[in-house]
Amino acid sequence: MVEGRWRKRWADRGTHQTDLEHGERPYYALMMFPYPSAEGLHVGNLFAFTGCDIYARFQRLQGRTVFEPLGYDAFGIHSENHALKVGVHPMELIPRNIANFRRQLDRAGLMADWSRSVDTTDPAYYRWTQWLFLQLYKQGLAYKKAAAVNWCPSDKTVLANEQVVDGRCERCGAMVEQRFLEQWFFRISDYAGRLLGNLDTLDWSATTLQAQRNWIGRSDGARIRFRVLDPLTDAGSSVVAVTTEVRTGGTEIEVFTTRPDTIFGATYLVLAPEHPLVDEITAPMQAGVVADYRARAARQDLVTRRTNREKTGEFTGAYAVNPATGEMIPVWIADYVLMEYGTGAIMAVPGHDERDFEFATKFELPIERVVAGEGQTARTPLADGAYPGDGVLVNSGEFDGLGVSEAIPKVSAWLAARRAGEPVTHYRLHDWCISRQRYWGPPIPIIYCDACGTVPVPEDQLPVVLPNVADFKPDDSGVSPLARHEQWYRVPCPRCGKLARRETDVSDTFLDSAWYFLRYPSVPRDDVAFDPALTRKWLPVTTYIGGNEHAVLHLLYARFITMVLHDAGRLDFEEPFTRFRAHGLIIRDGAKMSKSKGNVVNPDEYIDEWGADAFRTYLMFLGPFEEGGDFRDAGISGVRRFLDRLWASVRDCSDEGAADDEVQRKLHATIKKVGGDIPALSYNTAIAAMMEYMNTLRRGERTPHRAEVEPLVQLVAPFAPHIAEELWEMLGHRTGVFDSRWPAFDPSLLARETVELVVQVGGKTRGKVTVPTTVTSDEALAAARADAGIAKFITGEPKKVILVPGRLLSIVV
RNA sequence: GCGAAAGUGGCGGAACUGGCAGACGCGCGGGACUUAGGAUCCCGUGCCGAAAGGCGUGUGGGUUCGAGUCCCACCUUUCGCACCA
Repeated sequence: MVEGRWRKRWADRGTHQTDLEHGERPYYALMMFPYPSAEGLHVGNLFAFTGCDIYARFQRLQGRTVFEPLGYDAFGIHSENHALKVGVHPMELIPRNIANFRRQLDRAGLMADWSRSVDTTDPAYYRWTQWLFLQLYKQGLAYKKAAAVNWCPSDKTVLANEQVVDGRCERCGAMVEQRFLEQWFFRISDYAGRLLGNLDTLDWSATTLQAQRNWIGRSDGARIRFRVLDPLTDAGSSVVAVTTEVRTGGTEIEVFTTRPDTIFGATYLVLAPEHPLVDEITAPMQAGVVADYRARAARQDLVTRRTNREKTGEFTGAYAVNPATGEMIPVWIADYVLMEYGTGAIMAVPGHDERDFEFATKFELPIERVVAGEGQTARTPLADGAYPGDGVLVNSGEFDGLGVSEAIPKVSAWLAARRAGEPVTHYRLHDWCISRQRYWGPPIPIIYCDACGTVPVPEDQLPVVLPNVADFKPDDSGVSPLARHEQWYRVPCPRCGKLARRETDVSDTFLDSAWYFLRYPSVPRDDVAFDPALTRKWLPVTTYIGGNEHAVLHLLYARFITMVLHDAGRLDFEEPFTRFRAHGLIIRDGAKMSKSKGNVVNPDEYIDEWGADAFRTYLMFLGPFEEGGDFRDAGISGVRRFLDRLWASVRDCSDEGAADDEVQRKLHATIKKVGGDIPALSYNTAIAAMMEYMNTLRRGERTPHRAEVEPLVQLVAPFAPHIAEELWEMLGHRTGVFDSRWPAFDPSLLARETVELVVQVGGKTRGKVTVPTTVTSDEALAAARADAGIAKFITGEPKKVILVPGRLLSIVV
């Protein structure tokens, strides 16, 4: 009853609508917006939102103007598949889901400003998503190329890597194929260095930073060129060049390695099957097997290829020259070398790389030792595996005896001087493929004209509206379902006016979510994506809270888009999220929640039974916010009891006389504790501290004084906002509790004259003594001796006495 | 394989820079109030022991007056990435 009343008042009074233009000390509290699934709000969502909301409400109590927006990430394959399954069009389904989400979110007592919400499927939103694409296109950061995708021949659709299980489609079980399709990419790899470097400046969860670093995957090493032998001019010799200068000209194979120091042990080269030089170098007698191998590799799906560890390959019949030893070494192709990384070719050093060792063993290629670890020499055999560890160089000419880390730059420099290579840094990060051969997404705003080529849709013609078509099922054409709707894709070329054709692919959902935080403050505006003045005032986001499942892709894409807009002069910052905290996962009775286990928590039921305040507070109490916790029904009662006791304390409190000194001391300690715990997201201990205070307050069924309970209502307010408002009003306040100021704690109240010291004798706790705060160790020792229970353990004169002021006295006997 | 985090009562979890291990809550035991209690309130609750006392933070060592916390070596679990040269 109380919760319903306050929700209505908040709505009527516009309590949660932020005055973005005039508000002082802006605080932008952002939470990752949800995908509005048909199942409704998940407790995991609510856990995250509540955590963010508490932080935001706390900031409001600190006097800041807080903006807490929330929206819906409603495009994407997930919605589309669900729509196909239940046979309802997404344009019908999504508004329904959103309405249900909104109903559930409203009950949760969030401080969300619904006047500035976003829905990524609204043309008023995706118009600007398309605009964003055009900005990247204009800056040369969007380009088209053929790329491999997983293709399910039975479902006739492109699959994400996660949808491929054991080489088969996870839904129908058909063998997945690799197909090459023309797709749009963003040049995020150009930004790899900055995306990595800036991480050092961000106040983010350590795990998230680590995940980003791993994903970007910087490797420092060298590019090295190997000249391919010409069968005519180089015929008949096994050692072709001596080490003064490397012959140039002719075909060269370029490899990337992080271990240039091991070049003397490079006994063969391997190219990825797709490597463009394969045809050119393959000897006629090997052409058949090489072509077969390449065809087989091409048919393999991407996931199998990445996980299949059985080494396969073929000899091309070609040889190249090792620029360090001058020896001729064979060139192979094998699918354990990936075209997407480095140069798509490697120098194999089987002595010091496990994969190369495995391959060399299988195909009987030479294995040389060029690094000797501890207890090893140049002649220690490499019988049972590669030695990838540290050591000194051996069998490496003039570099013998150098340590590995010392040798790396020296060998690189030596190779560079001989024009055989140069130091280089590679990143694992690939360009971002944003094309989706699907229906449920924003159409990519490009038009193909026979006369003018690729033409971007003029900005004043945005949005390119996604048509409402009944037939949106993917087919096996390899293009989006939109390609079947001629009346939609046939348009005049914006440049020459001749009949042209729209791009029929839609963009990745991650693009929708890569900029939504820029949109929120500017929401009603339909003339710009984001208002410059509001953006300057409110961004970057002060605190962003979300799940670590987005630690890599979403956060990286959002950072990239922000950098691009910064470089285009549209933003004055290049990092969107100053502070990011990843929340934990909620499990249920020790197990992950899942529909099949039937242990999914439906927030509605719990809110019905216990109230939103108790539910919120319980979610925050069950474990550290950044770690998550185990949801158990039994636990809610304790939190509910606490709120009931708070209610009773306010109802029964008296104005007569004065507050109790001891209770007052505890109150101020609690104010300090809670005020420190909330910014640290240590919500569980903040709640524990308030409960502890409640125990003090009510001990022995005493009647609390008004001054003892009033500040507690404020401390509880971020967690249980409805009841706090009600109690605040019961205490006689005419304005809301969130317009009050967080209580200040008085340090002088925490100072004490006497203190209890723990006394240890010989390292064991033997008792306690109460002494003045200013006690010296001699005085404390005397006090300990005066205590019979302690004194009996002090045999003879102590060797040493250690006093830790305010805490303990350690007597060494 | 690489990277990261974590192992504490019957359970969820506390413990700042080394300083009373087990806060707070659940559960359990006892009591009060009650026709009743699965409501409410109070008290108790790591293990062994009658007590004195002893033992206790995954395992084994170490540093220290003192270790859940620091160091070394293991074991286990969870998460991320994964043939990335």
